[in-house]
Amino acid sequence: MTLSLREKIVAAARQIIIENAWSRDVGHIGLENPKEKKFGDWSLNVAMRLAKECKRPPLDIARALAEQLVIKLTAEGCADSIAGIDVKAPGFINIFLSPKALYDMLRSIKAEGDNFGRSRLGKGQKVLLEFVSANPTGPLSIAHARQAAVGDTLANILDFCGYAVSREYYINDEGNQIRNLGLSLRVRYLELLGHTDVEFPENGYKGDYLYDMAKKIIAEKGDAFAQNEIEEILPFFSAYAADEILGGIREELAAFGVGFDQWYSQKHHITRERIDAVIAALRERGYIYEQEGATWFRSTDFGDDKDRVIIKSDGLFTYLTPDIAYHKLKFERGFDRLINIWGPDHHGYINRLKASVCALGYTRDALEVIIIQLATLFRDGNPVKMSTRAGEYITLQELVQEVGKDAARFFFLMRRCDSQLEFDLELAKKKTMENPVYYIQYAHARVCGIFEAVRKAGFDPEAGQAEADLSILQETEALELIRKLNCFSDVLAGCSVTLDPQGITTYLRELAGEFHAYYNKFRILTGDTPDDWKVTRARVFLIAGVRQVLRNGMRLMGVQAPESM
RNA sequence: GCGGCCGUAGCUCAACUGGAUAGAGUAUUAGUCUACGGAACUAAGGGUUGGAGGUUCGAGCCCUCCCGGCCGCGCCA
Repeated sequence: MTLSLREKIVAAARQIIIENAWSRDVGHIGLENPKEKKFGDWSLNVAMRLAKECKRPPLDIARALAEQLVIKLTAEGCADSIAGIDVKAPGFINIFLSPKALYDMLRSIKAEGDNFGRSRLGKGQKVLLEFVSANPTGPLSIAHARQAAVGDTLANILDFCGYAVSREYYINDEGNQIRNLGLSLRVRYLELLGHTDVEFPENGYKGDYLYDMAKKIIAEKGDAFAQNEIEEILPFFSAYAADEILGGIREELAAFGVGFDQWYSQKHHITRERIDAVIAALRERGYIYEQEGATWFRSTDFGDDKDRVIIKSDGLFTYLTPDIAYHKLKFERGFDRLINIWGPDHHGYINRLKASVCALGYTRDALEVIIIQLATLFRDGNPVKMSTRAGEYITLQELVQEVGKDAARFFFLMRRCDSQLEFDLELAKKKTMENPVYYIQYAHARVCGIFEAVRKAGFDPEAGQAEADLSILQETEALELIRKLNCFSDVLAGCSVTLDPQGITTYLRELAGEFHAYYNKFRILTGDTPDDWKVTRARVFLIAGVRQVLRNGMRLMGVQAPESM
């Protein structure tokens, strides 16, 4: 595999630092994209970082490094890609690319097509990304919707960046909640059959969907279950409700464009034997003790606030216990890195689960938990009130029906995961420039529209472009647009490191903006002379690159890239 | 009380994980089309980054202490 220009520069800088013995361990050498044009295309800041270790002024190091960099890059045959290397106080090394380097980048977009932006950053590391994992006790909420949008997009990005990602939905189909669900369904069933003496369980589920389910059971089986003892018939109601609800969840997620590699059932995989085994493993390592009739895990040995009960005095497990077994199993299934996406109400749970991972001999960082803050829906400037307890909330399904999959997914990605976001329902539905998702889609459709016009003028924009003379693209705006296109893989790399896909939305909005501006200033379809056609061909090549990057970015987000709107 | 996240332009949010003069959108104001999609574009004003210290070549970002908002703190799940 040939190195990109960027990789060559970083490698050369590293080599120079080693040859001069400026540092024992330079660490990561970053090539930044300066905000100001006068500071070049790329900027190196290592000189300043080395100053202390070398006991030399950073500017000195920068000058020496820049000088040797020119020699080395020339030797590597990169001379025609670099227009200049500048040193600026207090020690920045600024690299200016030649137009030729930019044209090469544009050609590589065309060559790589749908794969443009891919990298090998992840080196094939096996990642298990677990997200949503909502208990099958009711429809998916807005919180789950955001988690689904972020999780799915993050998985796409990690895959694009060279990780081997597996998406998993963990089904909590056992335990108290499922029991309560069964109890609630049974009560609804009896109510509909005319029983007046039934009492609704204290922690029951009050949503109307249980009435619908009860109707279905009556239609199918009549009153066959009305006379059974609770404990005898409860497994039926619990399993029936959980299966029905899970089926609905799968459909909702599919309509939202979210799929999983595994739907991982607690009931089937986290067996009694596995749980006993994991407790035995912890006991063997000395992290288990008995107190007040319960069995405890000494999680404080690994930074938790307090120790945690894993077997209650009534002999039942706590929620944590099967979860420890589940996470051990994730490692045993061959994953190097576990990423969990949770809601903000679970952040207190992170430490104890990480403690269990440590106690089992895995590194603390092998499990990463991303907390996705809540989204609040706004309608006409007012928050939409929701109460889970009363069963009054807007579901994922309703949201998708109202604003559409594309807008919903995009809006959930627009903010950083760790800040709460305001979801403006009216804005999401607008088909104007104020709505960022339409703005971006419009840019894509516009390129397609122009290509249609070019085709009518007698030239196929999709073919015969190999001989396009890109050196015609000399306007600042055109060169800037190419620079912007080339940032795409940096943006993705950033997302994969921060585990937050937010950056891609900002980037695509900016790219679309630069394209619209370019379009307004320069005509793509110029005239009919041979010289006009040379210009047209070059500009078609440029905006084909824009279309490709928009398309790749939207595909990663799960948003449609329409040819016309 | 303890812990987590957040606090940036009137509003909604960015800022490449410590880089150079803190940027977009929106709102406001003033402009731009006989031609490829006006669902667009150009420009202006708008800031003591909640406050105070500290770390260093450099801080919106890291550390400490305050202020404000949201969330969590069970032998619940």
